[in-house]
Amino acid sequence: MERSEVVKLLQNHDITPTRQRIEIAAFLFQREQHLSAEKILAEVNLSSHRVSRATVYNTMGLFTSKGLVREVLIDRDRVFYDSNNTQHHHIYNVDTGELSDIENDRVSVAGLPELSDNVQIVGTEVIIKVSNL
Amino acid sequence: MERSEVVKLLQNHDITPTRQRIEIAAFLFQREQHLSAEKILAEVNLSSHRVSRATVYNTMGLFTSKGLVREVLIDRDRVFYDSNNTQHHHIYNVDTGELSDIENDRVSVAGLPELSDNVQIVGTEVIIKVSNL
DNA sequence: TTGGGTGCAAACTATTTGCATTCGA
DNA sequence: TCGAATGCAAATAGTTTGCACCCAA
Repeated sequence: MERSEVVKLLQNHDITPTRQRIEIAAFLFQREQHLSAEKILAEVNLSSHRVSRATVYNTMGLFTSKGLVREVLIDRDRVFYDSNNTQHHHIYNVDTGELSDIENDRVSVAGLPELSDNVQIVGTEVIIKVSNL
Repeated sequence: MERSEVVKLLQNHDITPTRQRIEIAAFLFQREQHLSAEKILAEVNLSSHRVSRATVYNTMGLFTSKGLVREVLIDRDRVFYDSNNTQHHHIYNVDTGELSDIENDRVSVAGLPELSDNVQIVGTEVIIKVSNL
């Protein structure tokens, strides 16, 4: 994704495209991946200009609330951000910590109970935990 | 659940029944609930003898590894321990933080991809996130 | 008795926050 | 210009750890 596309992506999501946000987004959307804030901080600062820790945290919080990325809460120790913003689920290897995607259209969840009148579903997450034999 | 049953439960799970572990287990299995370590620490110490913070954390880690309770990673800030040890799933209200169970036999997950030969499924977790209207 | 269990406090680490500075529009 | 964004460092909070003491078997 080139820079102008990244800028457009941010604007479409109602996010002011600052230098730091563009750099972080460009890195995230190189490919679909699962990254921690610290990893993002380290990788982004390898190339390009410097981005501070606080800005990475602020930015990832913003991206999440704007629907650009999804938080994946699987690891006790840190939040992972998923740059695959299509609907999908996860397979988590508890031995290796490896996290991979399952395309959504392969999986169906049936039999959910009726919800209370005053709530709506905002997301359905399926996590398959696997371990090595 | 009375004390002798708790002791039996621990022994069945290959856990040495110490005073602290018995107290923590007795509290957890009063009823099915979702509790943080700090909550467990506070509640257990309301009644009965004193249990230290480190022991609560150690004990919950042990109970988890022995399959007595399940960790629920939904809240960014803390781990919840689920004392419902039947297979089931969760509904999480992102507005209130309320976490409730869905009986497993109501829900079916279909269409999972083939796994690599060298892994096995150790758990399937479905989380329905809801928000207030 | 004796190795595992416990308690305390200090250490650790991901994340958040206060505030002064800088930047985008 | 000027409010929003950033950077830095300090603060926060859940969890882990080191180590001396204690207890279950």
